[in-house]
Amino acid sequence: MIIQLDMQSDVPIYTQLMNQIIEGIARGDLKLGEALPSVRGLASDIGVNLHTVNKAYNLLKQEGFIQIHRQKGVVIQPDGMPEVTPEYELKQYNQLRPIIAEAICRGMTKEQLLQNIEQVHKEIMYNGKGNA
Amino acid sequence: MIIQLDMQSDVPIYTQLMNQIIEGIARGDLKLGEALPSVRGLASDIGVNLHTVNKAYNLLKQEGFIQIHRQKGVVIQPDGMPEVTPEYELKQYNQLRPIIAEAICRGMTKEQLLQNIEQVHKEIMYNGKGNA
DNA sequence: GCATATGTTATACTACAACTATAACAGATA
DNA sequence: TATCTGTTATAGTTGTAGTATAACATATGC
Repeated sequence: MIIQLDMQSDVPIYTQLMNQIIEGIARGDLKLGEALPSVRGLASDIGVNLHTVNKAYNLLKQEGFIQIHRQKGVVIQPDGMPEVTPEYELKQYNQLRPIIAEAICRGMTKEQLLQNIEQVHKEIMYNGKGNA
Repeated sequence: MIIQLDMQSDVPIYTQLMNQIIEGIARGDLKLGEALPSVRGLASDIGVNLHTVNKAYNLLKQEGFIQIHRQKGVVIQPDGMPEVTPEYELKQYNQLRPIIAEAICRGMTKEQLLQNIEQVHKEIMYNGKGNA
């Protein structure tokens, strides 16, 4: 699992970390129960501070994607991923809305949009072997 | 055109403003060439500072959604909306990617996802009369 | 011409988020 | 006992978001 960070991006490092780990799980690159690097180890690897990694880990834990054991370290949630809850659907809705609005503004057809979604979906699912 | 702001949101006010104006254009609520309130007027209406509105307007201008005339004020770009450029497609791709990855993680099927997209699309398009 | 409304620019300030830098603590393991 | 783990505390820097005033430049209406 290789982490790619863009230090010039306006997306915070801890958010990039969260996204990459979630995508890693989605593509099956990270299996359920699999261990993640320690906060110090990962921080040192990617050249950021311990607290930046810690923040990403704690947010992922809070959302149910990982477990943090006091001394064993961090593992991908072994009991399965968080469900599609109403709260999550609302979050997704609010994320999608401005994106779709801009697409409509620019004259992108619904079919083009759906095709783009399918394309991204395929890229995530079939670069690994799909989700566990 | 009613602006709804969430002061508690972690989304910056100027971003919320941009999103709402873009969505207003998408639903046809704001027509091409239509005038927008002055920076001072809108700022006073929604109870924020002049510079916050100014920032939103200038970013919208920079992306080609509006025109700003020195004295006439601000109008929705009359010559048509910005196109679907390669840069825009890349931006959209980077926006969609983490959203879709999380959906996959949570076990949402591609069909559910596409259905949600269509739902949002429909809500935007048919609450107004669709794009001009 | 003059007042007024427009966007623009400048300055300064507060508040907060992101990130870094150290240091120390607590618990489990070799 | 030494070491590795996550955790917590403190503090500092940097940048963004937002506010508060003030002034400037230009076009419009009376």
